Amino acid sequence: MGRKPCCDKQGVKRGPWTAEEDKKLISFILTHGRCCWRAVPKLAGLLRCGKSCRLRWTNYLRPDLKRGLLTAAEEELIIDLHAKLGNRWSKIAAKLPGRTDNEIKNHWNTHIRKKLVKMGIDPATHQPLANTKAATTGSAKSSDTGDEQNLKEGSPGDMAMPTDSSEQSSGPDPSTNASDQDQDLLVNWLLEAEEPWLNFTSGNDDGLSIVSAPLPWDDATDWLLDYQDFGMDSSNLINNSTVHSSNGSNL
DNA sequence: AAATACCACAACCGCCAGTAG
DNA sequence: CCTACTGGCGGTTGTGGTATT
Repeated sequence: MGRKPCCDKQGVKRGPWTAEEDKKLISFILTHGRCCWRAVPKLAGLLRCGKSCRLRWTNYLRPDLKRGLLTAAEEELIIDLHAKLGNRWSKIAAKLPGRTDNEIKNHWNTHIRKKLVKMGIDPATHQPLANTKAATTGSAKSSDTGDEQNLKEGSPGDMAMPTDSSEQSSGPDPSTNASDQDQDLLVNWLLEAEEPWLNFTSGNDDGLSIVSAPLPWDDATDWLLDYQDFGMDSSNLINNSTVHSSNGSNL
């Protein structure tokens, strides 16, 4: 028994979102909150399927999103988390407030993976490439299973990041700030915490620092500007989105 | 200046898990 | 208990922008 498609493709617009569509979606969600996504397009007057609306909101329009490049500290954390969690991008994203799984996934595929390969590290197993080659000739090629193994057998903090790499020029080496052990404790804590609301102080290259943030998108003032461009009251936006984000489990 | 190659990221697709009826 | 439905996740693709030749 086949499942119904999430939306019939007839009369449903696809492709890049226009500012007008964004405006409609934002204003609808800020007014009504997130209800069932299937109903959103109809109620908001959009010719999109609910799934598309949800994706657009989650990955791009959410007011608590941080925009811009990932900091070196965030990148480092992603690598550590990936070593433990594998391709569970949503879990990783949950530890990086203001970042989406899609964003992290893209960044991993376009930047970090290449970087690791360049450094001689297998991005799938986080082991030196020479070792992985030998291992993969024998068996498992699945990165997921490999990561599962890592998870269970606990090869944590085994991210042998070469310290002499010139790649580090793009950012600070966090290991200069915290020992591997500290790093590991941090990751363990992050893995346990549900919503740590980390705030990676951008521009501070001393590594990651954790401060409580009254508003998760404190630094992302571009967002407010964007909303203002839509002719929306930013204070209203903050109030609404605060309410909604505290409602939603992982909005 | 034009053509081509490469890169980054937004968006889509298909599958899965949870759950209401 | 079974079925259908929804939301969410991860993989993949398409497209616009930038760099290189």
